Amino acid sequence: MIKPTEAELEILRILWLRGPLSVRVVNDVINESKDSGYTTTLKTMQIMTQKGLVARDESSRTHIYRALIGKDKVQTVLLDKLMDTAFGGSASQLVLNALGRGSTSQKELEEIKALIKKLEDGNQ
Amino acid sequence: MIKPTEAELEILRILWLRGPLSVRVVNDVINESKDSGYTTTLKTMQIMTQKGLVARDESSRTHIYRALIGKDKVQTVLLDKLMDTAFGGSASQLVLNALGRGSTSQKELEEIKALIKKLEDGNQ
DNA sequence: TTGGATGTACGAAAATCTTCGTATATACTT
DNA sequence: AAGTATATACGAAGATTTTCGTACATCCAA
Repeated sequence: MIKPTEAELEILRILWLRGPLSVRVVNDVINESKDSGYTTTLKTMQIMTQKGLVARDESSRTHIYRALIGKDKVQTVLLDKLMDTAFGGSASQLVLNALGRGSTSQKELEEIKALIKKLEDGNQ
Repeated sequence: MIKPTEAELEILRILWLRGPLSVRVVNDVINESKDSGYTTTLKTMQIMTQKGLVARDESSRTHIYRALIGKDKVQTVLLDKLMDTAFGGSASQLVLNALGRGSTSQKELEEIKALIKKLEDGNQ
């Protein structure tokens, strides 16, 4: 599994959220938060096509790109890596740090508790 | 806060685990898992000194390096970044993914439950 | 006291990632 | 049909990170 770079991840996030898009639209979305030249985004998306992170429909002049790699998969890969490199492989250490900042709502805490319960039931 | 690079993080991890060390020892530890030239590690640690990630005791010929930045701080910075870039800022999504792989022991789950309880009590 | 082992300093090559300029093709508008 | 806008292709410059070669200093053992 190829780990996307920062610039690639930003583009994947846009495609995950909005579905298949042209370079123009992706670049417009990026420009809502920072300056970025059109050909910069184009080039990155061409590289992503080579790497197999996205595929494109070339049937019309304006190519339409779609993510080939799922959000869940990328999240898992990146989280695995961070867990290994910064948390000594310990999921619980990572979770404790993530929750420890107190920005998690009660509803979210309930979701997490439900998952834990499910895991515990499965362990028996 | 400076975000350490991959190579820098690997060195920080070794220093966090073992305490202040010489370049030689750090490089030996690195070489337990992968090949890496001595001067490569030396150069990285010199750069880390410039960046303020580590400090060194130069009183003897063999310099002894110690981490200047804490493990908790780096974990928080990296986790924040990953949460923003890959999880849309949602701690719970990140936590659900981390726990969802089922590699968390009962003891660790208990720790997490205890923290959640503490958070919930604080919310009232 | 001399040669080998071990240490630091440091420039620069190598690798990777990001950004951009330019060429060229196609579509739209008037 | 001409000119403008918009599209892709692609090489290469820039920026950052990693790796390494080489020079030189110091320590230690024979």
